[in-house]
Amino acid sequence: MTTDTSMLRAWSLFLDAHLALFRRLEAEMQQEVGISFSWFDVLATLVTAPDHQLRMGEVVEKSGQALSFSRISRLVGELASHDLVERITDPGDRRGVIVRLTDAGQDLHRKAARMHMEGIQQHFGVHLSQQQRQSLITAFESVLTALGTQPSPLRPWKETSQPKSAEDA
Amino acid sequence: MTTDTSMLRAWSLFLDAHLALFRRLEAEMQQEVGISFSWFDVLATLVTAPDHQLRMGEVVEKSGQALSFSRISRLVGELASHDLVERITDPGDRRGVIVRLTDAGQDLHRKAARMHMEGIQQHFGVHLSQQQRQSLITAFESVLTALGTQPSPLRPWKETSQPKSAEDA
DNA sequence: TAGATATGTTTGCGCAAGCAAATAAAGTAT
DNA sequence: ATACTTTATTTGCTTGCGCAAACATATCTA
Repeated sequence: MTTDTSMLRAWSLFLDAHLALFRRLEAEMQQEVGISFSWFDVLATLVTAPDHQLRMGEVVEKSGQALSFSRISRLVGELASHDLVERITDPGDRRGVIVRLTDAGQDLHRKAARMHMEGIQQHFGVHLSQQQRQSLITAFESVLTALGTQPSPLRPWKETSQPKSAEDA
Repeated sequence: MTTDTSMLRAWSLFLDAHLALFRRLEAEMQQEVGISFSWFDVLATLVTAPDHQLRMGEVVEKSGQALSFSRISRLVGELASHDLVERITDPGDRRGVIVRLTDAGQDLHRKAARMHMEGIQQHFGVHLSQQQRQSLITAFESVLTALGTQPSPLRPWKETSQPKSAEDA
């Protein structure tokens, strides 16, 4: 079929666009706030939580499936050493660790989020008409459903990490 | 503005879909052909070249900006040690290395590409109407142009690697 | 033609990330 | 109450990757 060509073009552009957008936004976050996407991910997850705190495991779940348990554990360690979060042994279950956003963490997140949203709007949103936006939403929801993946909860910001290899399709 | 919400939803789904698709297709390639996306990328790049051979540097360019020079160099080493490509010192400029696809490499690529295209169709193409495909193409072309990125050349397959962090936007 | 410079590729090193084994604290059954 | 099992998190190890320095060969300049 001849639509194969346009399908592959769509796929190829999808990959190219993702890569380019990710790199650009990551660079902007680094330059303007000095933190990585993964740090931001953890901060953003905590911001949306009641009392700005979550158990370690909840941070993993709520971040979407982007980062592994072990990675989140280490990220929390890094954030804690910069006083952006606190690690508190859960008094009710001393295996557990409560991760709590500090005020400094919240401030930093606010700054990062504001900037980041602008970046998303500028590099992505601006290029989508109302109708294209809708196409994209519908199509990707369908893709995710078929793959059995939950769309991640919509905090008004959210990036996801990515695997590490390259392919050609 | 209220469209902000739908814009962010689009963004969020874009990220989720990319992650989910990438993981699924990568897993399928691994299971069914036993190679990684990055190997496939190099093989696919060579397949489209005249005589199935390119200088090392050309492999890098033609693969899109997904992989660094040093990574490609090492990948070629790996492929060579599996007899999927040959490394030949360029007789005309002995600094240069010609990377040539072997017959085994070509066979493996054929098998991988066939399977991979089906996967793309099944997990991605199927979920896009003609019109959605077109929306997506137009929008992402616009995104890439604005970012100053060339869409990568359309071999009838092509994946791209990805950065390594996570974000939340 | 020797030395400086430019080009093509590889190598040394470091980092983010994941997996799976280790640890720690609960819960459960006897 | 002691031993087994389950749950929550951390740690050891490996891997894919990029950056920048090293290396090798070519080219240019005096």
